[in-house]
Amino acid sequence: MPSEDRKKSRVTLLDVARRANVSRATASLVIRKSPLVGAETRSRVEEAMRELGYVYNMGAARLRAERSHTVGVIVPNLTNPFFAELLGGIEAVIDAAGMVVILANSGDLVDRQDMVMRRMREHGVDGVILCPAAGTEREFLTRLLEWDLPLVQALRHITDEVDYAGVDYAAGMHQAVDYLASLGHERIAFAVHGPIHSAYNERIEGFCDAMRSRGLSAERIVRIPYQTAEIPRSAQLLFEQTEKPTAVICFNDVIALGLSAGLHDLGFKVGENFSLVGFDDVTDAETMRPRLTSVSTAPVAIGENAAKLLIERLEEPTRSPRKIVKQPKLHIRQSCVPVPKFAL
Amino acid sequence: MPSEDRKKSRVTLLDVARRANVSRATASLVIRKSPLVGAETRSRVEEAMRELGYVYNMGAARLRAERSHTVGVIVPNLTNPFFAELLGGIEAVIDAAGMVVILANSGDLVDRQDMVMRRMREHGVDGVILCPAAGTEREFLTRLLEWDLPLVQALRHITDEVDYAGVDYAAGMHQAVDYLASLGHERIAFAVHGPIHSAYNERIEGFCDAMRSRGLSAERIVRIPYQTAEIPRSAQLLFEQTEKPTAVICFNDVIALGLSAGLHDLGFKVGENFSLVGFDDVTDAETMRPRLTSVSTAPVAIGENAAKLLIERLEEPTRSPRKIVKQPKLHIRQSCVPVPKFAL
DNA sequence: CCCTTAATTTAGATCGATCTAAAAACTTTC
DNA sequence: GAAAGTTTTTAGATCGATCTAAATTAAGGG
Repeated sequence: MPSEDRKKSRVTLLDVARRANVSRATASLVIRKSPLVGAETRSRVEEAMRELGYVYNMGAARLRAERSHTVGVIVPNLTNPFFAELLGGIEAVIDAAGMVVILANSGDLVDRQDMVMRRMREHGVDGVILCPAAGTEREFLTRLLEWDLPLVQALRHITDEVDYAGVDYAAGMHQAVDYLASLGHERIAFAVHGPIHSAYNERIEGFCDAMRSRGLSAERIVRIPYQTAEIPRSAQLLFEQTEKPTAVICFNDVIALGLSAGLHDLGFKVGENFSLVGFDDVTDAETMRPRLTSVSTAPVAIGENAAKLLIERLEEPTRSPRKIVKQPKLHIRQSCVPVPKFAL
Repeated sequence: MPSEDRKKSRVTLLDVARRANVSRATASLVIRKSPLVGAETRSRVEEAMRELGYVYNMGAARLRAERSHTVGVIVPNLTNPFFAELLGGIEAVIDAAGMVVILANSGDLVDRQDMVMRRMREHGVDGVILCPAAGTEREFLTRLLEWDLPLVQALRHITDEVDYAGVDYAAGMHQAVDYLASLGHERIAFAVHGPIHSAYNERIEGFCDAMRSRGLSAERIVRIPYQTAEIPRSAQLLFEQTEKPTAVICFNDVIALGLSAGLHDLGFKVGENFSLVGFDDVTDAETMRPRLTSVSTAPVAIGENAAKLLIERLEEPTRSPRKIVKQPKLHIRQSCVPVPKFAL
């Protein structure tokens, strides 16, 4: 039990080297698992490290070498479980690669995003996974590129010049529309909310496209409040038009959950006389009653993809930008029914 | 438009100093907003920084000074929205203090927690907010203390020797029991799941305590599967005893959501002929039907408290450990009804 | 046994900031 | 105008690792 005088100094590589009777340089090689060092020496150094309770000083290493083993992740929001799951996927892969995540929240505000990004640079991150705030300009990303900061955009697509991991939202909307159409629905509403960004537009376009290609009207796009608590009582907005819808597709499951409640309050029975499709397929979809039919976007997998892209980019900084766009999958449960023959 | 030969070198403090015709030391003082430097000189340096597009190198600074402006946060899980909100609260306060969060996921496994903690130390974090994995030993925490690593335990309480931010779970259980008792319920079940840790035990004890002090049986504690998807069909477990309960308190809202669905499947009508109380009061509580009565634990606020505790501790490393224990609040909605006079 | 080649080990400079202690510039005071 | 006291500025050492280039040791060949 060596009770060193731990007054002030931490154990340094030099201490280890002395203890093992080698030079600082050799000790350094051992840490980095270089094959250059002899087996016997290696184990001697390793033991010294153990005896002294040495901890690697990443900060010092980073100063000299270039890598900090640190990755920045910027999300617009943490209370939405969707982003939390995305973050989970990222963290798992980054961690497995021996790196560490520095987290920041942009609040979906470009100014905050600016300052958060600067802080990331100050901390010397090796790269950044960015879920761009609504209104992010293409120049913002290309500038980072010029600064040689490896970058991946996640979920929201700003420019082809930067790696991207996301979902084919348009295809997801097509699946939802196709399914409802197959049940005979023609008057289908689309309930949306939140800040406007690429993922938003892509979904809108996907919806319009799918509807029009079947000769259906894509005009029933209804904007719902962003406050979760207000969603239920906004269900009535769906019925303010002359020709009332028989089904609604939701921008995400948060809306689906809220509208489901609101429709119930209005006397509708979802899954019996009204149909509802969610988007994201979070865990609640299974525990709702009726079980929610939802387009699955698998946020954890997207996070993993984003992290993998970044790691590849770190290894090969100059390769041309890549995209990984996941295909979503419609998860059919109980919230949709065929449109009644002479209904409404 | 100075198109420097940006071949390899980044802009350093020395570059700035030269440009402004001062020494490296002076430039350093300007960055750190020292009052020692003259007004005219200061603005000259600041302009040079702007012109050259200088970014502070935190890593280099940390090596010499002691602070890294970095805080480690270790959570057991990221897919549970509860922890995501906690994290959100932490991030906001840490960010406002000019520091940055390094995130890690222990998966509620002590081995992973060990290695994650080591990584935090390697990265030289100024302090750590730890939500201890189930089974964490008191020695694990005290050892960190000996290493002079400022530490805060969040949500789960292991030892009084370390700062703590959490909720008074026992009081929450009392509120739930009191409320149900006031509606005439006597046979009240408690549905639990998940790994066993202080927050778990505290809730169990709170329940037993509250029940016994009213002369009621506290034996209806039912363990439910941890997989979210399996919760609904485990509702029947509640009724396997001879004297069937008329109400159930849930360990958290995830269970409440699942059981609500399962009870529905069994033909019960929650809020009409059966009562159900949740715990945590996440956003879904409001959008469920019937609206879920739930004990509110406000995870965001707990996160903020934890971060504040850590910041105070950084400023005053030797002060004695403090606790901030939030009082939960029962949020009454629609999922409970008085027990029918001659029911069941 | 010496020479070449390969395998290990090392001294010393270096990364970009901060710190200490002292010098330089500027005021005041007598 | 010199001494004393302030206010600003600075040279040079330093933090703890990595890198380069060279030194040392071991192995193989004739």
